[in-house]
Amino acid sequence: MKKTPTSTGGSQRRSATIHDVAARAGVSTATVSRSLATPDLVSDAARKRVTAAIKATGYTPNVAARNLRARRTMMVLVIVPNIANAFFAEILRGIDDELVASGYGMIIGNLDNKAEREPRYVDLVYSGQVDAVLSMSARMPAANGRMMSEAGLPMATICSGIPGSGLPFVMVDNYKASLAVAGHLVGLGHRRFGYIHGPADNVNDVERRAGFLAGLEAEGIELDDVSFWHGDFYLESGMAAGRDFLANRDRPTAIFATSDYMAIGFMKEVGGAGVRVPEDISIVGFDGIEFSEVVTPNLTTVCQPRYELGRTGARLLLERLKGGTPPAGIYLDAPLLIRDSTAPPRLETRMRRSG
Amino acid sequence: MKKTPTSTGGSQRRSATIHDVAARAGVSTATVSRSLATPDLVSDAARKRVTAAIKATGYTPNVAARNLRARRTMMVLVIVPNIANAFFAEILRGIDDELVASGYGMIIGNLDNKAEREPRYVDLVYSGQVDAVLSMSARMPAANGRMMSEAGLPMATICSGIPGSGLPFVMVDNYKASLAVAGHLVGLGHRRFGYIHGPADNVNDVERRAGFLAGLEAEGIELDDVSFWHGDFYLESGMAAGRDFLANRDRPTAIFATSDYMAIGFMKEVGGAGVRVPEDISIVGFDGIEFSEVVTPNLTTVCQPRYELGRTGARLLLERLKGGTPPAGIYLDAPLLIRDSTAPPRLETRMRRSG
DNA sequence: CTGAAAGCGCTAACAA
DNA sequence: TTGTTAGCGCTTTCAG
Repeated sequence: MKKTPTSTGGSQRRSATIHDVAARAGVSTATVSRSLATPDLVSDAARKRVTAAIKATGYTPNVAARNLRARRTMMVLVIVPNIANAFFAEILRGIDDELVASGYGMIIGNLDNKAEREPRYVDLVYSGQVDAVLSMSARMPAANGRMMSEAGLPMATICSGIPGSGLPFVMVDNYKASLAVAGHLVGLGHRRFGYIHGPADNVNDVERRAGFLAGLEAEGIELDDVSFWHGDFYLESGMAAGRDFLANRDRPTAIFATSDYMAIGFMKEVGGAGVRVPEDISIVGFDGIEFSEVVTPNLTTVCQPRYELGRTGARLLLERLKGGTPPAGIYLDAPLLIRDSTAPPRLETRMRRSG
Repeated sequence: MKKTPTSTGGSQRRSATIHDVAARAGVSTATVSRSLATPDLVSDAARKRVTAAIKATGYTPNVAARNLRARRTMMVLVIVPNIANAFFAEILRGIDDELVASGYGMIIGNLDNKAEREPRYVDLVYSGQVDAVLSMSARMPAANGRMMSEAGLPMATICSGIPGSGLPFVMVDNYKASLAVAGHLVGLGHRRFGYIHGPADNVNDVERRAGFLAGLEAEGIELDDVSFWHGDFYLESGMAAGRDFLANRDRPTAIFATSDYMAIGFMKEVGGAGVRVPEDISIVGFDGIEFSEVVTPNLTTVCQPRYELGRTGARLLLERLKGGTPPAGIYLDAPLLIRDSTAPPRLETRMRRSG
């Protein structure tokens, strides 16, 4: 008499379990399970009765039970530095598309630019709530002295590697792209430059700076003539750079901001003060966000293929999840989109310099 | 001799379970469980030994097991119409902040503007993978004839109610806000208007149109003088409206677009053709996205308090999850931010009309 | 091809 | 305050 599925009289409508289906179909729970997971191993007759019983009962397998038994969750933790940042939105769409296609779901780990948010997601990983991790942060999340990577789950990064982690990554070649920016600006005739930094410890920013300076140097530019501003990739820091720029007498004629947000903020600030872009100052951004094409003038920028970065990153992870051995890293092309915010410097500026 | 925790010789490092901790601390698994869930019910001595054992073993409770037993997952499904839309990003941040503060996680259900994506999330709900649902879609997700709401989970909506669902909601009063838009434009002296629609069946758009027209009518405007364009809330549809506007001889002097994306797209398109904003045409948007303040000229728009919408929606849900009875609906203020894209119509335009 | 049985790791009565 | 026990709902050997 044990395990008779009694219909509890409670008001809480208990949803159908595998036992209900088995009873109704006149088979064992094992057969029900098999009809769902490996239908080939079940006779047509049995399978048909199970299918009917499932329909009649409205049965949906309980995933917690399945997870417990099968030791997988079909969920991926996606770590994003700041979910409100438009740059990441399109990447998330790419990730989601790829994951959904393979039956995986996406749990968002929003760091909100705060390291304090990391422990929660480290725990999430250690407690077995996800099968893998995809991170867009350049830091390896850690808590209580244990790193997320030590949990032994498949893990990959998008948009930046995590230094020393050896994790597979999908990103653009920041150095090379920034080299192209330098080439473009020098080719236009610029000789005095400004560079707006991202966050102090950002590895991508380090690469971009190195590439940009190397590019200038290769063209014979004096690096003493480069001004630097510190930013954090966001609008306001670009505006702050703009204000400082305006306060200066001896201004560069071309600016490279390592994010579109900063470039747009800078442009807005100096534009408001009557400085014309690109006539008075050329500006190049980085990222190629949707709005870089909407602002006036359209922003010349290095376009990161965001949707593809997301998709490819997810694909890398799924390959590992399926037992494959994906490449250690993939670089995607990041073309320099030359639009309307860059032009040759004005003659008088060039004259002043030569004179 | 049953259940002796043997260290499996496999290469797969098995992570510590509650048994390992119990054995090491010399207590039962129940005591370990209690020290974690209800530490007050455990003696200091025992708790201390358990804590030490947890530390020594690096134990993290398996969540699948806990979920199965406790019948909850501490996860909320957040349904978003399109994750790449900047409008939703800030709302997600608000939701996440509130959920995290209560220990809940967020699974993203991205519909990608496609109804085909709904079934997956209906299943997710029925399979017990989440404790509650927060939706930003105006449709009730359904699959195989069963609606998501019928699963019996707490559910709430943000930014728009679901007609006929009776679900608690957090949103702005679209009608009232649009009334204010009409008042603003008529007050400026405009007499001929254009209205750019959102998606055909969008309930919010219906409200906005009704409010806008009612506002015009109240001011004695002939509704025959209102032009309509169909859009879908996105940039390109605003641009399309702009192209059509340019092709017209008899143009309105003021446009109300029911999303900032469309307003900005329209502005960009007509601006590129030499039409000046606001001198030749006034434009009002809706949403108050970050970039409405960055475009030139700054967009006059109805500002939806996105972060607060997210937070409040999540709070509503958490209250229900805690057994409370939250209000059936909450309206948040949506102020009309008057910026630089609206101004009185030019004299000649007004003359032409009177003449 | 099918069923019985043994848990996955945890929590919650119930006794002690 | 603590331990024992009985599962949560499912999958997966192992026999048959």
